[in-house]
Amino acid sequence: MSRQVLSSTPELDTQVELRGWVRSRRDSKSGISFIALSDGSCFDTIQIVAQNNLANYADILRLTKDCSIIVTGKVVASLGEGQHIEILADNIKILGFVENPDSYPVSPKRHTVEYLREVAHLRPRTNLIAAVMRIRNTVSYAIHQYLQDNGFFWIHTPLITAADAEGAGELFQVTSLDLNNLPKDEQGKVDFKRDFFGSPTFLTVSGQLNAEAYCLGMSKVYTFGPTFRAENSNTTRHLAEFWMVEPEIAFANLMDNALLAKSLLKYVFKTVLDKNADDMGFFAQFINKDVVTRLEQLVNQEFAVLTYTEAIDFLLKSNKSFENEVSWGIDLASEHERWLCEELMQRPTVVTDYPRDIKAFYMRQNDDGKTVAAMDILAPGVGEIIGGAQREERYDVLVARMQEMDISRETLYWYLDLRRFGTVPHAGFGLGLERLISYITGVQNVRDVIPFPRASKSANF
RNA sequence: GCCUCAAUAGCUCAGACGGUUAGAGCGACGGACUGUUAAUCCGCAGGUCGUAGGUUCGAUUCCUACUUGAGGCGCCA
Repeated sequence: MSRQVLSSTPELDTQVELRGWVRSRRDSKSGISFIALSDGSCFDTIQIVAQNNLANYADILRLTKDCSIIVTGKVVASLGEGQHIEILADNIKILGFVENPDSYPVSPKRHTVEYLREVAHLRPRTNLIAAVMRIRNTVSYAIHQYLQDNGFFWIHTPLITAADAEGAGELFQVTSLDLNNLPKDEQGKVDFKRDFFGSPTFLTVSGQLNAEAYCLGMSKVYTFGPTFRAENSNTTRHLAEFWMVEPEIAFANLMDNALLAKSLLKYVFKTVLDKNADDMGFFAQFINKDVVTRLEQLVNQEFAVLTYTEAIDFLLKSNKSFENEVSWGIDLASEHERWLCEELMQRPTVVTDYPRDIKAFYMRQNDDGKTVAAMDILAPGVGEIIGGAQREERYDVLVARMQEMDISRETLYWYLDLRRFGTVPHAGFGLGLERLISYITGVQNVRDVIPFPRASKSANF
């Protein structure tokens, strides 16, 4: 609508109909009002010129921000400075006034993101949130496009699972039992045989294990959907419900995996720059002046790549005093990750080959006996946006590792089967959609880049 | 889960060593002016000072608890 009108430079004198919400109204006593109209389809508003010969001009003078209207009129060259065309209205139908403009929650002024979270149902009418969501749409579409163009199949892995996939993170339990009247077995414990699925079930924390099954049959697959973690994380980069992309490639090692991750990110960055230049310009003006230039650089520049062991060396030689002491074997703390990508490398940084003792059971053990073929990609200002690994494809090694880490081989028998029947080297990663969007837009809290955030103590709307 | 900070007008904040009428900006509303565009200028309205207790002659101000929000850490995407 307004995007079509604004981007296509339509013929002058074309008759158009536009529907949307009033962003602002300015009147001239000479009997003319200017309405900035938005339908959310693009950043720019379109200017409607309403003259006092309109039958309902008295009502038009009462229009305030976010009143909804349908305008019919003619595309004309603008006499003013800010735009090349405008719409000379010959009819403005008012669909809905705003009842109480003095206390309307998203009045035409700057609001904090914290406040906008409290009115999450109305924040799509702000420049900030609408721009974020247009970019979220572009990013999601670009991810699908890149993977589809490169031979990946989108696999819809289940959201309800019986197994705690990675042993990582608290799970949300799914049940249809009456919590006030739980059935008990002979030992007095809850009898999950009488639950809907006949066993305890949970919301998934990752589609990876299921994706591996399809990878080892269809070669290149990915999952893209919501995942859930019941961790009481109170930070700017955690959500209880978030979206994750998890590609999984067969006949591949860690370097193939890293290459895919980097190419995918570059494609997404380039697509956003091409498609959402106006939205990005807004973020550069109001959120972080570097967001556009850093994306442009990244499209052409290589990411930094270093091993965990090299990273530790850099940290030890940095002469910086960290709160958490650095030594080989520690899990990198946020401050370490931040220093590596923000100060040392000053760009997204791939860290590979972490100590085996701090990583998940399914990661492939390296020949040194100390490390696994894992990789994280760290983004300045956001931290880890990608975590991935080459998977352990050797049955015996995997079984031994599960034993060591006390992971149930009974519930994951099917995952082990994949190593018994035609196993192949394979690798994959998880990309946090919200963290990626946060990095692209400069919007610091992931709660502001998802339409309705779910976090601990917060599931409104 | 741990630590720190905050809560005063629709929003963002200031303020009172505890004492008559709690201030500003933005927004809203009214007016002036103008092919305007974060318009400009003038004016007006708008407050149970988060909730519950406590101390006190008196609490929005001090204390305690609670609630909510934010940031940092941990976990991770």
